[in-house]
Amino acid sequence: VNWCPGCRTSVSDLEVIPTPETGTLWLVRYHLIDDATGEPDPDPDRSIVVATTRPETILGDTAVAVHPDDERYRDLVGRRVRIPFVERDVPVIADDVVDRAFGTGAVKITPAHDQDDYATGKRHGLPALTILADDATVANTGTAFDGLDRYEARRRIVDALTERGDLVEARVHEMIVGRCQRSDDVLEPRLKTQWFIRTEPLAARALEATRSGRTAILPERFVKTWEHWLTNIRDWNVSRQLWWGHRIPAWYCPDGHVTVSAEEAGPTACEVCGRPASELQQDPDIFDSWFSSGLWPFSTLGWPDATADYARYYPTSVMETAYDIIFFWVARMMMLGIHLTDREPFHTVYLSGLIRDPLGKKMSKTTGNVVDPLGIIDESGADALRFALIHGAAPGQDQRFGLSKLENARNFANKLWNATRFVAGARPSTIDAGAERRLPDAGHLGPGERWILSRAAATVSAVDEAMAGYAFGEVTRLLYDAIWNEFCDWGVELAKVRLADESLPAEAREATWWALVEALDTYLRLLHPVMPFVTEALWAAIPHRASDPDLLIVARWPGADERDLAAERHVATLIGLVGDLRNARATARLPAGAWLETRVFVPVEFGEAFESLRPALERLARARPLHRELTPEALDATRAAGDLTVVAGAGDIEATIRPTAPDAGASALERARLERELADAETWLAAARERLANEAFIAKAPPAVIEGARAREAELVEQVERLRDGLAG
RNA sequence: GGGCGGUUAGCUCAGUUGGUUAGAGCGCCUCGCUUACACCGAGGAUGUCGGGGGUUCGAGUCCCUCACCGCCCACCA
Repeated sequence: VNWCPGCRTSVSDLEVIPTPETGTLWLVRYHLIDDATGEPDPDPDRSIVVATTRPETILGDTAVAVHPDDERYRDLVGRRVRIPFVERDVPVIADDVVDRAFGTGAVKITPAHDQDDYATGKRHGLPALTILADDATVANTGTAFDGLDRYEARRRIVDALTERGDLVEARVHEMIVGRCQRSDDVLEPRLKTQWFIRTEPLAARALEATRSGRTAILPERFVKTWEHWLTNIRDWNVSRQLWWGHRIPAWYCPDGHVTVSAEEAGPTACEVCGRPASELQQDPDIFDSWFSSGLWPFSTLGWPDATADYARYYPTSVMETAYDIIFFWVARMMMLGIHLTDREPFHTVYLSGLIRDPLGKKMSKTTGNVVDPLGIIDESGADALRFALIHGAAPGQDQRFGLSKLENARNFANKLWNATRFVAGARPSTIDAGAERRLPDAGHLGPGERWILSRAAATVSAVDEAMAGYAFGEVTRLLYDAIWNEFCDWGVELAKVRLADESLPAEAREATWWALVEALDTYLRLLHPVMPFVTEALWAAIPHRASDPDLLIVARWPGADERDLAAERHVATLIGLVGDLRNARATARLPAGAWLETRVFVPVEFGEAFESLRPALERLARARPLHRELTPEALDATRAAGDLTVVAGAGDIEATIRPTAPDAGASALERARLERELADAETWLAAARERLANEAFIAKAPPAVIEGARAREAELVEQVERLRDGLAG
């Protein structure tokens, strides 16, 4: 077993951290025994030189091994050498584990203190002599080194060998030493009587589960890691000499028989010799805590009792954890789960990456670069923390934890809070405060409301798809964009104007409000898994249906309703127009707050949406008075020198803005903007045409792609034409 | 010695099966206290997608190769 002298317990192979270190390789001469005298031959040439990095283990040597094909040592195999200090004669054996190229090609064999040597010893029937105590002091050697710490003993042994003239060389040596994951102590291989789990049969079933597809591992690349580990698995030492944990349920009788019992009180008698319980003693050791953790999926549900929770929730569904404990935990849950319940504990293993510090270093308690989640939660909220960790992270990919992500998430929560506050406060006076939730009256909805409802429905579908694909970063991105850039920036802004419009019938204002409530309700439901606290609180502030439960956490997941695609397209285009008008004004450095006379031509198909949204468009673009022309030519006719020209909606909308006090600087800036836009459009148009002129493209690309390219070309033609008109005017 | 990941805007990162002009947050520049929000609003700038080669009508995306950074596994005394 791997023994940690600091923790005074054994640890599993997984808890051994291979650590590079610059050490020393000592070459030590062992003298051959003269067959005639039975004493070591003092002639340095009648000897064999072994290499070791741990001279103290000389005291436990029980053989020297060479490679069977090694010409240098062929004659020495079968002879004996004397081990210094303990003055023990041991054989020279031949074994092909020996690497002829390493050191001198001769290896000292210490079966009790080296894994390889233990195996070699087994093959050759060598005794295994324990020469280290639990605290890593030398023991039981009968030499003056007994009682010394391993490193002190090492120094003295090197000195003594030098004195005897048997230290041939000391080389600087780059090597790997195993350290304890918990205490960082250098581990010592030792012989101990311990409980091991025979892992091969368990691993075979775990592998079968993933190979058959009954359990999927995501991202898929980790399957390779999984396969490699489970196919090369070694038996698992589960005994720990610690106090806190599941005690090993094995009892020993004075005759050394073992009785394993599932009874908490222990067995009533030794199952071999029948000695009574009073004479039995339970194993003082406990199980590896990862063994206990491996039982988690079912032990938490009451197993081995047939509880209702177990029946309902086992097998579980998705196991989410970071990839660094795929062996420690995931593999153990799978192996133990399948073995003990005959079912895979989960159908999907979703592996996330690790959270690193802002410099990209792995967070670790000893390095001290960990963040305290409780501190973060106090400052920014649990929801912000959750959102920040999920937003924009790819599965299995490490991420740095930075303040800016957290602040962004907190700001998002704040935005949502304020938007809900607005909606709750904007309730028309004709609706009672405690009114039960109603669907908006479709007959009284304006295009803006139809648009936001349509967008909410589209978001439901997109979120569903992302969830199904375990693309959680995509889920948060979709919701962030929908809530901030669509609902808040446009849905609420358009609705504000309508809600305040006294010229509209009360039914229209009510429908507008119910539409906002409907969309907001949808977003809160979708966002709840990511930001459970703030969504729960906000949901309580908006009207519910009679069929709704009291809490959002148990409310129904929204369904993707039918979408009004015409409203979606028309409103999106008009939103684009507002953006273009703002852009033109900003570029010409016109005062942002000024109301400017604006003329616009929109094709007939946009007419209804345009007229209905006119008050909102006026306000959002600071365009007043806002004239609508019925043809592009009419627009040209009213265009005065110094008017700004705006081409929007893929070229089919055109507008002019008349500055209150036109000046040469402004029109020059505006002209430069238009020229840049024209140059860009011409470049894209040329590229689009080149593409369509390519016969191979027409012949081989799918029809939908070709059609898209043609539509694109037509749009660009229109846009270029309008921009040229604008510049000419 | 095996295996895997990364290299995309100043920084931190998305980019699902190859398909219109490659995106976000932060930062930066210019405006704005418009009755939900200054933890805000409007507008803007910034990328030969690590290098090279190949496949394809078309490559950030597929293949080969090189470079650098990082991780995991591994019984060399």
